[in-house]
Formats: sequence, structure tokens, C-alpha cells
Amino acid sequence: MSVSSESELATSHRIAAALKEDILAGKYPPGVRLRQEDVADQFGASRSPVREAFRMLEADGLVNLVAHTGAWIAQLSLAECEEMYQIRERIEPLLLRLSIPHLTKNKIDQLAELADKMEKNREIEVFLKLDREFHLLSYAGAETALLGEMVHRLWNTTQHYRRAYTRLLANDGFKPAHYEHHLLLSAILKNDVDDAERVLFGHIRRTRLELAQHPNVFPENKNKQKY
Amino acid sequence: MSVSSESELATSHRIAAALKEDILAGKYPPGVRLRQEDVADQFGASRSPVREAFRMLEADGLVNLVAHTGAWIAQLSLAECEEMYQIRERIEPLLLRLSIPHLTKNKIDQLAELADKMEKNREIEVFLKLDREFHLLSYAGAETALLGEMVHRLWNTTQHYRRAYTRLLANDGFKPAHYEHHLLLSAILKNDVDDAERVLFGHIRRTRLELAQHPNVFPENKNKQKY
DNA sequence: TTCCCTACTATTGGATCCAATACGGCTAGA
DNA sequence: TCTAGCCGTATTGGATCCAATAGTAGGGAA
Repeated sequence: MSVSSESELATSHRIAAALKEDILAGKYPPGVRLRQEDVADQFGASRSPVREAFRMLEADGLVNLVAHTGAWIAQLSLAECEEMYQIRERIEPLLLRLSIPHLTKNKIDQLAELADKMEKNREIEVFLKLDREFHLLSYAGAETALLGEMVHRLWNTTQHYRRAYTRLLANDGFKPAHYEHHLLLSAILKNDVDDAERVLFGHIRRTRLELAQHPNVFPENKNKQKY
Repeated sequence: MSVSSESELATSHRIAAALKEDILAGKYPPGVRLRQEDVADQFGASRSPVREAFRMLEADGLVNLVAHTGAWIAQLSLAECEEMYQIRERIEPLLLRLSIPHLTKNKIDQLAELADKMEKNREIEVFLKLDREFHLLSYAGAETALLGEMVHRLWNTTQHYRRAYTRLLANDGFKPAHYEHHLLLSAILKNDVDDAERVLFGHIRRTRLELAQHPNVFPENKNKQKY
């Protein structure tokens, strides 16, 4: 998102990017331990860049580090996840507000396309991907340095739980989301930032309340279960 | 704030904590370069823990790292600083809302005391310290894992500019701040979270607008001016 | 005189080795 | 049989050495 793409030469950045990909894809579920040497072997590198990569992932909120003990894939309790959603409710409407005035017609067309695709689609993984694309694209107009990164982090850390509860909802629970996406789109088309903020707030809030009704998605006792 | 205090044995944590202290105290102004070896010598350690410390500080938003190039004390443009304040406007009222119901009488008394002390005081550095204490204490009731840290980060990264513009305002410009502090306090005493949110929002917003009137606090061209 | 190319040096990134810590199992005692 | 304390092993943290990069200065040609 930031420094990575341009000169992907640094080993530590490569490792961090690859691990991030895998974590977001659900390859490493929350609570799983990462051993430095394993990861180093996996990438054919020494442990030094792996340690740096762990620190980068920690900054992204994807990994928890404990001194002299190890690294674990970040795990959220229900309460923590609700907290993240409450933060999103407050922050993302702001980002959207800063973005809307600078959205090009091209991007708005893409948004419409994504909303339609999402509605026609029945695959969970595809929905997750399109939904993420849709929202992040709606923020693409914002010429913001730090807020954008912050929102990305929030999406990353909640990604796993979004997947889990999306699975539970199966396909019929998506209708409100689709409606909200279309409402958001029309607010954007009208350049009505206040309305867009309101719709987005409600969208995130509704998701939070639904998540809270599926506590089984979260670990019972949040002690680091090791292995 | 997180792992540090308990077993301050790890060298990298020690270095990070000490540097953080110095940066927040204004010892290293924004834009200054940090060389790994210098810092290592300064702490009688090798460069390995220094690099880890840099990564921690980067996560705190206090330092910017550029691959193969170096580490600089984070520097905000006016636009970026305004962004941070806009984020604060949205997030801190939420944190306050989560805190108020759990504030003990003892803590509320301390808040009142801090507000009074601040009003009587004329020293800039003391004002900065008390102001920070006041607000962070008002959040102390929140049993929050991540929002609290996020707010701390925002305070840290804007610390230097708060100092700079406080200096410009001298002593007579503080009155609105004092009024707002007392309003905040009375809202807290009444357990009126909505009102507290509103006052705090206005408090931060007013500061943002005042900051925007002092662009000279910020670097003209934001290119990394080295050393 | 100015611009570009090349080579040098200072600084960061990575690999390897050694030290310190933490966890688990074992033994001994009550 | 249960508990407390000790010790051994696995894993992380730190130091040192080597490699790679970038920024700079100097020289040559137009």
C-alpha cells in the first residue's frame, strides 16, 4: 500500500507482503503461531528479514509479538471486533467524504459495475473480494496520507471475521448489503456527501450488529492458544 | 503503553522507549535523520536492536523508514496534520463515550484538579503536559484494546505541532480551551455522554482551525530535508 | 561552462554465530 | 498422588561480519 510496490527488492518487504497475502486469504487462521525459522526456510532467507517482516505485520495489526516468546496471527475477541467496527463507523464516512469530490467518472462506473456483479454472484469468496474492492474503490478519490492506511488496517484485521460470518449468512442475508451499496452509489452520483456518510455509517453499523449475533465465530477464551 | 513496562529487559524495547521519550520531548525535531550506528553507539548496543526499535517507532507513527536509505523523524505537512485532527474529531468522542460510564469518582476529581491547575498555569511545557494528562485521563475508563492505542498514536504524532502552535498562541489564547475543559468536565459529571461527545468534537475542531491559521509551523516543501 | 557517466564511500540490508529466555518434562519430597 | 523445584531443549534476541544499495564527488567530453 505504501512503499512496497515500487522496488520490491528488499527481502523483508517481500516476506511481509507474501505473509500478508496468505493471512488475508485465510491460509493462517487467527491464533496460529509463526516460528521465525520456519518462515525463513520457507522463503529461503535467514531469520533477520523475517523478524523485520513480523514487525511490519505487527504494525498492520495482522500479527501479535510477545518478547522472547513468539509471534501469533492476530486474534480478536467479539468485544475487540465490535470496537473495530465502531471505529470504522466513525472513520470511513469521513474518508468517503474526502473521496467523493475527487472521484472520476471512470471510477464511479466501476463502482456501479462492482455493485451489479456482487448482486449476481453467489460465491462467498468472490463476494468478499468484490465487497472489499467496492468500498476501497469508493475511497480512492481521497488524497489522504494516513487515514487511508488506517482504514486499510481496519479492513485487514477484521477480514477473517468478515469471512467467517459471511459464510454463516450464506447467500440470502446479503440483500440489505446490496440495497445499501446501491443507495451509497446513488448518493455518490448525486455528490451528496452527507447522505453518503449516513448510508455508509448504517451499513457498517448493521454489519456490526449482525456480527454480534454470531459469537461462535470468536474464540471463547482469548488466551493465546498455542501450537 | 503495551508490552513495555513489565519486563523492560529487551534491548530493542529499551531503545524504542527512550527514543520515543526524546522525540515527544522535542529533542529530535521532525525531519531529522537517525543513523542506525549513531543510535547503536549511544545505547551501547549493536545495530540489530536499533533496527527493531526503528520499526516499532514507525508503527507508532513517530519515524519514517525508507528502504536502503534511512530513518527520519516523522514530519507532517499542514494537510496531513489537519487530517489527523479530523480523525481525532471522529474517534476521540467515541473513546470518551466508552470511558465515561466507567470513570471512578477518584478519576473525575483528578480531572477537575487538572483543569484548575491548567488554568492557573502560565508555562507552555506545563500546559502541554497537563492538557495531555487531562484528556488521556478522561479516556481512562474505556476498557478498550485498540481504540485507546490508536488515540495515543494520534496524540504522539501531532505532539510536536501542538507544541509549536501553543508557543505561538502564547498565554492569552488558551481561554477557549479552558472553557471547553470545564464544559467537558460538567458533562462528565452529569454522565451526559452525548453532550460530552459534542463538546470534545468542538474542542478538537476549534484547535484544528486555529492550527490551520499558522501554516508557518509546517515545512514549506515536504521533501525530506536531510539531516 | 555544463552535462553525463563512472567510481568511491558511507550507510543500510542480510547471514551467521553466540547468548539469553521460556517452556516442558522430570525427579524428589511430603 | 500431588506439588514444587530443577534442568534440558527449543526458540527468540543480539552481535558481528559481509553484501548490496544510494548518494556524491570527480573527471571527461560536448
